[in-house]
Amino acid sequence: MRQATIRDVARQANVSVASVSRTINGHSNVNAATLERVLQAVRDLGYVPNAAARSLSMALSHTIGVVVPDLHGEFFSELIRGMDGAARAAGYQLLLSTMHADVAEARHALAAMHGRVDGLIVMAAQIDPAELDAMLPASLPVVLLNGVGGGDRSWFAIDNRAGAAAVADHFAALGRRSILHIMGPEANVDARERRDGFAAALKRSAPGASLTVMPGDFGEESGRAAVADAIERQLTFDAIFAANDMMALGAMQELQRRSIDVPDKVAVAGFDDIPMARFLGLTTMRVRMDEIGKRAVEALTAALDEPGRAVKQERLVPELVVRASTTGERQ
Amino acid sequence: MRQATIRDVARQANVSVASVSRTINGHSNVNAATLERVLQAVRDLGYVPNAAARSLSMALSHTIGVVVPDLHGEFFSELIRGMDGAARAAGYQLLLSTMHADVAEARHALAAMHGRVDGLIVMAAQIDPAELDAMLPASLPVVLLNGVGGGDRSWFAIDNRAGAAAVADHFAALGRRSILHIMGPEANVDARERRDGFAAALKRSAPGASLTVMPGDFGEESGRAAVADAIERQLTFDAIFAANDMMALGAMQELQRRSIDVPDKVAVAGFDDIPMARFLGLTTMRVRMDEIGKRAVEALTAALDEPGRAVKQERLVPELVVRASTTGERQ
DNA sequence: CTGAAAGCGCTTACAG
DNA sequence: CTGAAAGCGCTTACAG
Repeated sequence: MRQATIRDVARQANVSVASVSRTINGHSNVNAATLERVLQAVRDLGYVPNAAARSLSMALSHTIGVVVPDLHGEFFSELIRGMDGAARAAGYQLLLSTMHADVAEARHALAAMHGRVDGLIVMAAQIDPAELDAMLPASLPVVLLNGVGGGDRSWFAIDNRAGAAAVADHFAALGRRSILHIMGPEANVDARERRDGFAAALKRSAPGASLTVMPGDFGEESGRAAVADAIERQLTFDAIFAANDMMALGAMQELQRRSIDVPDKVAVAGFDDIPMARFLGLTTMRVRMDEIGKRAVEALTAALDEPGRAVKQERLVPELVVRASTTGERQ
Repeated sequence: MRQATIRDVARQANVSVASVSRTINGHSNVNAATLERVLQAVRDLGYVPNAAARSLSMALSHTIGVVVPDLHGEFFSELIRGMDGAARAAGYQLLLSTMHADVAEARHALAAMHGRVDGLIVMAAQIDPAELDAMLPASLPVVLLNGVGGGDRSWFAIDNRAGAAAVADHFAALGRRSILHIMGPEANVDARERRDGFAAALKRSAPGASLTVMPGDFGEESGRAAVADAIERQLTFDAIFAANDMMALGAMQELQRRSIDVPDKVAVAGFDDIPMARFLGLTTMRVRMDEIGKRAVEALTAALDEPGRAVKQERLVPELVVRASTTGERQ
């Protein structure tokens, strides 16, 4: 069944398409009788305006392009949920595209958005910042997410350093002095910031404490392996800070397997606050991805409504959530 | 900076816009020299075709509208990931819209898609099937997800009955005879199907076994409460099947708190296979939301490429994953 | 308040 | 192989 067009409505209501358009868009300059006839015709025909035509004509799509890496689990849905809420509130839709490592594909994904989005939210994972900057359309406002320090673009990110510092302070307050840090992939900017922020803060809040960095890959198994490795190498440690929760949980499992008491012998903390962390009593830093998504959309729609508005750059500080893995207290 | 249009490219290359269009779209009927000049102009101007204009002209958007309820956690990302992969493979983009309980809002979300999508994938949660059917645009191919048995539309869903039956058979094989089922919300079709499928299968595979159904709401707390309640009421039971993992985990916690051994005294099984299930050794039914998303997109793109193709309706059978909560064996 | 007409940026018969 | 022209479905000055 062919969808009715504005022309069909005009014919049915015996008015011009201009009047139909005015009615549909709630313009004031339309006589009551005309308005009623048009509305009736719209109902009769089940007319729905064609969004592509409207976009083309108005050069406005009321759509935000979202380009994100192939995120796993909670993060992704939280981020999208946050964006969706803010977008809905501002009257925007989300055009979603996941960006893989492939640069050509990423370029294509961005190109495919031209004309159908008013602005872009991009979370670049494996793309080089300079390269990314070059492929971002100059004609569209862009908000960047995480890890990109782009000079004159708006961005929102997790404050990894502040988060890691909170863990360091927490360990120091607990009197822990021999710390193991299980790091994420060296290539990952979050991983680097967490390590550096942790090391710097530890130096301040627990002068003289020892810190050993073990490699990891954000996977549970690598957390387990790091603990096994440290014990193998006869390192002594009374606390572990893993760069994310999955590795922290892996580490906890390995400690339990070896009957090493958590937190009496070794306190453990992670980063992210995935649902399992609460369940298993893991102390961690709560990262609000939904909040990041929300802020990004709000900044973008604000820029869209009022071009030439100031660039907004912000690091959201995660919140320390203390659980049994560091204090022994079950909630 | 104003984006270059096809007109700018034509002028720059000294050809007609028709030739530019042909070149861009890889048509064969364009002379080598012309092609080269056009390509050069495209590069010089950084030209990217306007998707809205193309959509309007071709009445084709290469975009799939996705309307889903405000899903939580893993499910959402898995579903989207599955869709995204299949969409990307078929050369489609995803326009995402979450659908809340509000019918007017849902209608608006659907209307906003007209003209910018070639087809729709809809997962209706709280919308009445008949009502939904009425608001779905007749002009667009639609694939429904979960819980909607729409006669002549394509749909994909979880085979809840088969999944629940697998749990019943598993319990029967373990020799359990006094079963507690913690049900999801009565209003939820998944919850009803799981209960009914479980009851029916249990009658077959463990004739004479007792079954008590306890109310729940899919939340962890209600799983805990159901166990407390059952004990309070002095029910005896040697197995619990919760309609989802969260309730199963709540139930397990309550059992542990009361020092009731799992699985020796009471075996526990859930449904979904959320990440925590593996971590905590919960036997469950693995539901592949990514697979459902993938199938839905594939069915839709197939219908788009070849209109008039047969309606596809399929229930994906979840897979029984046996873990320590029923067998006691740690992997 | 209303309509005829131009225009948004493309694609595609149609003629040559 | 190429270009002029019509058309996709809207919106919006412009005149009246």
